[in-house]
Amino acid sequence: MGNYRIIKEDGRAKRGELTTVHGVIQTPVFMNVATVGAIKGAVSTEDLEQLGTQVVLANTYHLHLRPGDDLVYRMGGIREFMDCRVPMLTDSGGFQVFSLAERRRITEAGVTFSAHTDGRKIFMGPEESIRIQSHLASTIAMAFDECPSSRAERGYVEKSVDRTTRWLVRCKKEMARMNSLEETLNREQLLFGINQGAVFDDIRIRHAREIKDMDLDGYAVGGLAVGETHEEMYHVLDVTVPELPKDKPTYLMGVGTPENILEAVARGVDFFDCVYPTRNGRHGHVYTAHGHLNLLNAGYALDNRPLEEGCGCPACRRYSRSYIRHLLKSGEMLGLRLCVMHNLWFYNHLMSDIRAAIEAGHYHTWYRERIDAMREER
RNA sequence: GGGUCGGUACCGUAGCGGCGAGCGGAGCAGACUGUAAAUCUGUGACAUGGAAACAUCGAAGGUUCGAGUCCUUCCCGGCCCA
Repeated sequence: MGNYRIIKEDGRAKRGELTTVHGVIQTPVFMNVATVGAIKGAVSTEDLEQLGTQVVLANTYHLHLRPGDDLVYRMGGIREFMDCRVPMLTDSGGFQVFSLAERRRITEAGVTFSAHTDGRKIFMGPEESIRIQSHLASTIAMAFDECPSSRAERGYVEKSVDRTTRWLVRCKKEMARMNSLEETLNREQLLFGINQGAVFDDIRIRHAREIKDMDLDGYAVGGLAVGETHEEMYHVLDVTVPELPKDKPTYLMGVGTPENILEAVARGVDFFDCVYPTRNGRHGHVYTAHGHLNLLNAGYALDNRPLEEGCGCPACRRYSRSYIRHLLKSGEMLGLRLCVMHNLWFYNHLMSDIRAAIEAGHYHTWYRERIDAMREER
């Protein structure tokens, strides 16, 4: 299973599809982030069906803490639990090694966290992460890695990347074991490996070469958009993506802005995810083809237009900027919900536009125009 | 008319002799990239200012080295009694 095929290439940009037990994913794709098994902003899986969502992402660490992967397993897996009818990807908890840096200790065996919820000690290594993800029964599991800070020193990054490689070997072995068990809910769970190396070209390339022949179902580039400049990030993609297997999907983790995505697709990336549309939506930051709006700004108080002219999302079909601004100002949950739904619609439809442009064979001129349009003053 | 409590930024308040006035909220702006985030950060007593006290605390006097803080009178408001 995990059959990825390229439908069309346009320069380095790829239009592909990944066939999974839970459905076919058209790439490039933006995965909608539901860390704890919920799209923050009161958006349901039923809502997602109207927003063009193809893949939903959830998090191993968060679901292990609450409600616990045993519970999710007994409820039939995370997709069944959420009644999510599209494929799901679970992140491994590797990002929490970065984001919860003050609350964890790393050893060769794995990482000990003091849980952000109640402070209890949690140990998670490659085997634990994969076992949890197997219990969650996501479509795609991510390898357990360390995401080092982009400001980490070279010496540290080298050691960290080597450990991530050793962890990847253990992840793969544990995944094979779990997939062979009778009681495993999804015995066709896919495993994506993760490339690291911060902004050091040679480390990125060396690591990519070490993992490319491990026959994983996909390859992610991790450790980007964690403080480095956009130029550095694009450069890392320029040197790293060509080193990864072309016949497997490439996933740029945690990225990013619409512009980041357009640039990364041009460099051969297939999968994306980011908290921006959801988190920023909750904060009144709304995306449009002509740049973003900060809806909290006073200028929208009497603006009778929809968030974006011509948008078909549930928010734009009926409501004005003025009304949604009022909802946000009043602390009404509906305001957050409408902004989040608009942003997810925007991202999901950006991706289908990207796919169409690649199919049409004019991606590289088209995407620059899209970026220019977003930079216009609104 | 008598008594009593109170008048501090747009609103609500702290303050009880060293305050060129604290805190909430609102307002205005910014930040967020594999979500410890419906969060967080700026911004407010006229502004600029050489630097030291040129009028911020209902108003005016007074006491004091020094007053939003104590005293007197007045103005305004709430409540109680006539």
